Amino acid sequence: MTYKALASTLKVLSDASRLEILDILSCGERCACDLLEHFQFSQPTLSHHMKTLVDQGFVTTFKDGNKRMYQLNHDKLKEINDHLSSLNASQEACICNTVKRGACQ
Amino acid sequence: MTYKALASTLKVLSDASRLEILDILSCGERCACDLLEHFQFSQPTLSHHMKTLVDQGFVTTFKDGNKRMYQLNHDKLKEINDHLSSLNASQEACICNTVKRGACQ
DNA sequence: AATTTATATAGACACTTATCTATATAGATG
DNA sequence: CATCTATATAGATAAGTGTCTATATAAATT
Repeated sequence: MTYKALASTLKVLSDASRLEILDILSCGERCACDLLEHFQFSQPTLSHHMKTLVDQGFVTTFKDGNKRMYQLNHDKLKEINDHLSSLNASQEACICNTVKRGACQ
Repeated sequence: MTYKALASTLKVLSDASRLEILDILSCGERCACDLLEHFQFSQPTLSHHMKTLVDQGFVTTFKDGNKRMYQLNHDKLKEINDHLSSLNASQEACICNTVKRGACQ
């Protein structure tokens, strides 16, 4: 996974409303209207956030009658965690090996 | 940690250049000029990114002569990982319990 | 002390984005 | 089929941000 791809994915998580949505979905699926009830923003704003979450794979969705249901994709969050962990660790083939020391002075 | 605080912290990580900087620092401390050598952007841009990383606690810094050194704060990244993990898990006292079902219909 | 090297700050700009209002679409129901 | 409910799309806007150039500061060196 490229830095750019990971950054794009993390950008989705860098919004308080979206984090709260994921937290709500962590216990089980919900319809859009129940989520909307919980927040102060408008219905189009919720729709926009859900599209973002679905597009980046954090949430899956299906229609149930005239309602739209959303489910948390636990694997995606785990995947992000794994990437951050490997970033935190000194890897065998780390990019730091390609960065020369003493460029200055 | 509030959603807003976590979101702010994740926003720092949602930039490809900053992720790459953290990856480089994961193996050990570096001076600004060595980092700058590796990237295509300008010196003020690096300075701005480093300030962001330091301000949010991802990186610690000290002066060595006329050079500025940076070190990765592994604990901070681990802390973020822990928060994302708990978000992914169905917690005992989860916010989902406060979101009513069947607001619509 | 003057100069060079390394880094920080100031200010500007293009681009993104979270939000809104207005409107369209899709499904259910009378 | 007309209407109501639930959600999506279009377009606008204000705020944030990654980048730049120009300049300031700080430490080392001559």
